[in-house]
Amino acid sequence: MEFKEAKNKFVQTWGALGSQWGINKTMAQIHALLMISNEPVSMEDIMDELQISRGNTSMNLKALMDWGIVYKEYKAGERREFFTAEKDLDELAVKIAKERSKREIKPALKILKEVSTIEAKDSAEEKHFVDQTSKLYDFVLKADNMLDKMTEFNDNWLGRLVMKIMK
Amino acid sequence: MEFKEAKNKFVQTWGALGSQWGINKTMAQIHALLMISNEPVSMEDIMDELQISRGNTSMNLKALMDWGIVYKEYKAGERREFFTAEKDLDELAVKIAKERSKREIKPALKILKEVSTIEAKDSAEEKHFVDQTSKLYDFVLKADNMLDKMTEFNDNWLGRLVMKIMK
DNA sequence: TTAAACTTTCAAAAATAAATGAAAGTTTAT
DNA sequence: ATAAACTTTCATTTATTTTTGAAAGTTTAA
Repeated sequence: MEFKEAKNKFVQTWGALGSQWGINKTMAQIHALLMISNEPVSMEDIMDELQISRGNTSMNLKALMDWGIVYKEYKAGERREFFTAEKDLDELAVKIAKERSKREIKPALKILKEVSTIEAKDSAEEKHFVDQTSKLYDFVLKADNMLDKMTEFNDNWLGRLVMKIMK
Repeated sequence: MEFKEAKNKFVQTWGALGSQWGINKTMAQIHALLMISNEPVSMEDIMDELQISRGNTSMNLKALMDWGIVYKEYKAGERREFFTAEKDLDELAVKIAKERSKREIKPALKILKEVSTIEAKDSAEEKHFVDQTSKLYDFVLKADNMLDKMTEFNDNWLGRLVMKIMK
């Protein structure tokens, strides 16, 4: 396989993976492109490489910057803006985890708490509902706290975690 | 909040959460409904409760059964089939993790291996590509193995894991 | 200040994913 | 074997999400 083919395959795969995990295809593809680029890339280049519109590129770059996994860079003597991706994978995973926790898990926990604390009266059905949603609340809270813990580890938390799990 | 309202809120929230994580809304809603039901539910009841068509219900129940998180049940003297959800949350998490690993992570790893083993020639650009995709391969492999480890823990792996992380 | 060079926004269009429902397929009791 | 009772399939429709691109907005150098 030659370089250009491999590069394309990687960008496509990363894009497809993104959509399966609730991140839009273009956003994932731009991120992929920046990840494997050894120097900052201009918006023009991204549009050209991925064959997407200016608006789409702009919106998704903004989203990636909101997630904190893509940075703007300025080159001396250049009017245009350039972009780079967070390339450290531990850092990347932590940022994605934090963002999804904030956007999705925290609001879900709020709802779970609400519904699990209704007064259960005496029907078996209602008792089961309260029991099950309470358990779910505890589970999700525990999982979310685990994500928080990851962010406290300074370096290579994944490797260290695997070590611990293996005993 | 009364029971009916809480129940509805839970089902809607679970459905929305599902779509954010690449699982279709109805599939997640059916699962939610079965999770909080203290007894097996018929297809008719699911259709009625969620206001969805027979075909949709059937397809998504099948998908849930393929994932191994919903079971068919037969009631004595009843022609109809009933359904129940896996209610043990550890078991549920393990099954979902296994399934997503099989469907998404394993194929992605295959591609990552392919593209990271191209011959890098001498350009800095190609060297960076190979370096970055190799690192990504290692990272994803490690994360996937972590999921595997979870499944080996017999009971309450999440609780134990949190204990370990906390030191 | 101005205008060139660039970026962002957002209503409309296109692409994608999900849902419908009628027809085909199964199963089971008699 | 039959028909009633039920489930599944899949071509079509509907809903949702993403993309486009022209217009509006912004920044910078002179």
